[in-house]
Amino acid sequence: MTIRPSPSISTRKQPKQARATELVAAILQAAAQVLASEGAQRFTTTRVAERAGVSVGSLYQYFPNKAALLFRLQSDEWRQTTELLCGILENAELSPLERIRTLVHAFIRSECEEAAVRVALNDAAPLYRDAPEAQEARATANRTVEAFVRETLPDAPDSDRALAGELMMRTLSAVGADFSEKERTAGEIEAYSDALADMLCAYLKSLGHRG
Amino acid sequence: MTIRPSPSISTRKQPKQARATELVAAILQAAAQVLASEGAQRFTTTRVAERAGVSVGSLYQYFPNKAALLFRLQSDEWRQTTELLCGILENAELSPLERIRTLVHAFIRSECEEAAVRVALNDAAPLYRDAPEAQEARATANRTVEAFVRETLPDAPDSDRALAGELMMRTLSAVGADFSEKERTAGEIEAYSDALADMLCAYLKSLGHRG
DNA sequence: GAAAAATACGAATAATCCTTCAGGTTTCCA
DNA sequence: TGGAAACCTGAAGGATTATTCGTATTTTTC
Repeated sequence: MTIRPSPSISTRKQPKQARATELVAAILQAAAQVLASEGAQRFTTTRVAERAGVSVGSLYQYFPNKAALLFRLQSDEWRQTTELLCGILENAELSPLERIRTLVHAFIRSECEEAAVRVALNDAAPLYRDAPEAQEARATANRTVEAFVRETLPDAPDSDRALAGELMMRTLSAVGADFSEKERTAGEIEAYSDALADMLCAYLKSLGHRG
Repeated sequence: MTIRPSPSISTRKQPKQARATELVAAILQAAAQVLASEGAQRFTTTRVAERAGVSVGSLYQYFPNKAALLFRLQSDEWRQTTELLCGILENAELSPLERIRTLVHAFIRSECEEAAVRVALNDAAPLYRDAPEAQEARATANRTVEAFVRETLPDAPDSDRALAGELMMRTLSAVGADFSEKERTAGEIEAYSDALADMLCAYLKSLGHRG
């Protein structure tokens, strides 16, 4: 097992003036662009700074290291995705199965839209995934799905629901990430989303029949 | 999109004498050890050679570059896994659903057994995944599962079966890889395998009810 | 308007790594 | 036994990169 130094990912300094805020924004935007156009391998602090039209030193004033910058990008993506998924899961106007289907479609589509950034971010995961902040983000997502499963299967034992929630969340994210690694047509996305939704719905139904 | 030089992964020279064959074996073993103990980040040709008790130059006599060495490791793992899965899928003594369940358990267990190597190999994937040899390996695995789906659902249209086969294969491998990223107890492995098997079985049944 | 605080700069540092190649050693074969 | 082929060596070249820090500039504060 690797003993990595726990990556210090917390931000180094908060911008207090307007120009600093803009600088951070410029860096984040440039970082996403570099990631998308050059890939994780060639994602370099120098390159990001260059693209942002800023000095490397400035970058290091607001991000303690490269991993922190990457984690920030990933974190922003997670936040965005979580909001998307929560909005759908909590929509009481749809039946649970309809919600699942809507969610899968939305997720896969969103995953494919920015495929380049996400794939590269995934490639860079070893650099930030051991950070405590990263682990916590996952737990939050799991809890949301678990709450949904609780609503859908009120009679199942807690342990079953937790497992089912984790499995569904993991399936969605792992399969989505894997699927979006290649460029996809709209037709492929639809067909695949439907199949994945079929699978998750079938699973959820089967859980209901037993509990 | 990244424009990577297509990695030349074909082997550079075949060992013709016994000592060379042993040297290659020693390198492969050392490579797996380095990968497991140091992680993908610190996986270095020099380190591998050192661990194998061999000069770096010798390594480069049988592997054109680092990517080729990594791909060889991955390729061996794939071959091994493919044999395991084929053996189960083609076992006519079990019902299709029993085969699925057996397969999921075997796969997840095997994935967790050498978790360290597999995780690191996965981290290093960007270095070799674009090679044509890698794409072909996947296609082969998909075809196997598709053949199984054809047997199970003889009446479904070809396109549906291909999609279902791909989805199931992808689910298995993506979810398995994700799950095995953390150290797991035997109990966790059993419970999770069962849940995943439940999901795949439910999906397969639901396909049968429609076609 | 001057001192202090915040911000920005970017050359230089220190490290790491992949790969080659010129020259030696061992094995094979006639 | 002697030459050829296969094999092995490891120092050195060439390249890339993360990060720092002394200095310069801008903004805020009083």
